[in-house]
Amino acid sequence: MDDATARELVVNAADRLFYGKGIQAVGMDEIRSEAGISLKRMYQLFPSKETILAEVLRRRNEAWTAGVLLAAENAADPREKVLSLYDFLADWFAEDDFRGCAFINSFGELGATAPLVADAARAHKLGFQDYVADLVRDAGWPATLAPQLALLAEGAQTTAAISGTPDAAADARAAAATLLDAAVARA
Amino acid sequence: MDDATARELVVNAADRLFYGKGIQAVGMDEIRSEAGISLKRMYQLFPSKETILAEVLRRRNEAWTAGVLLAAENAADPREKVLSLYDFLADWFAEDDFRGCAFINSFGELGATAPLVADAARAHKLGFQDYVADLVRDAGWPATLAPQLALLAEGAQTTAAISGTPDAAADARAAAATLLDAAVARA
DNA sequence: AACGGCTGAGAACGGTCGTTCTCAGGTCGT
DNA sequence: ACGACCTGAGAACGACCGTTCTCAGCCGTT
Repeated sequence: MDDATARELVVNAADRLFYGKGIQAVGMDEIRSEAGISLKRMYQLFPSKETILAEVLRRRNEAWTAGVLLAAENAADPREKVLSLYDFLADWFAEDDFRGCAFINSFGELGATAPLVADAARAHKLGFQDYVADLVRDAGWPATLAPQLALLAEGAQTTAAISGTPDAAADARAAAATLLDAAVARA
Repeated sequence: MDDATARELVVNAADRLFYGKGIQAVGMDEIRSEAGISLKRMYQLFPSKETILAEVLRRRNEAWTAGVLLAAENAADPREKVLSLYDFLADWFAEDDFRGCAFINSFGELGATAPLVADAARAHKLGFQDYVADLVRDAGWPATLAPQLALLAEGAQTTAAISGTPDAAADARAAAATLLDAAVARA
């Protein structure tokens, strides 16, 4: 097996385990056995647990961005494009292994002690805010709308995670539609 | 020193440490030295770390509820009462040791493995949602408004924590005002 | 004054974690 | 065929954690 696919195995296993049980609750041995490779090989590919975590977070951010863009792809107009975001959330919340936003979770667990985690979470959320801001600007709506739409998405993620139900996505979508209509009417 | 004040010392120390560095990052010895009592005494008062955590979360929920009610006390009308919530958040976010909602953080850290934490977070968030729902109902507004207002507050908490700035409170307040006005106008 | 019980301080225990080391067995070039 | 290298499997290491135990000193009662 070449290094690239072995890395893939490790990162996939770590992502599944970290997301499902928390980072500190998962030992290197558990990642090793889930990935099906030897401990030595794993330490050759990744010099530390933190390195694996960094790669997991990098890929989570990538997947999130791709998912958001894909959901917006078939939107007919800017309004639909914004609202597609909450439909994307609804689909995500309905997955049976959904356990909230990995960045929010890991920030709560390690944000205070691991700068890597804090920075990754900050960058991830900033990227999302920028995406929404671009959408709003391209549509010609007032810029103040963007952070408000982002807040709804953030709130929906934590609410869905803690409550265990996907309802928050629909609430966020309805609120976003109201905010959007109000902003357009006012303009 | 009597048991009640000793318990107070322990819970205060644990709350400060858990909130500031995460739960698993804090050892019993650190709580002991911060509280200034002996390990033996601490285990007499609380049979386990989890017991201390349960009391910390109970008091956090109490303080949150009291703060929200206090902020709403001087509101002239239902509209102001709802908006006072986001002013309360703004004050909280501006505290220099603000590190997000303790329930969201601990849920991210231990929600998957410690049912106590998951249940406490769920109960806390449910209590808040009920409070908002009562406010909305008492004012005669459509019930669908309540979860939307709650989402904004949740989103503001995680956004403020991760970004490190208190701006989210103002954004949430503005969005809440818009949602509220739209709901009233539609009624 | 003597004594049983409680205290604080911290050593000790059993377990787990991230990381490194050992070593027997296989592989590849020659 | 052979020896140098690499591999996987897991033991070993040092550190730390939550919890319990030890023990010398202090207390109030008699």
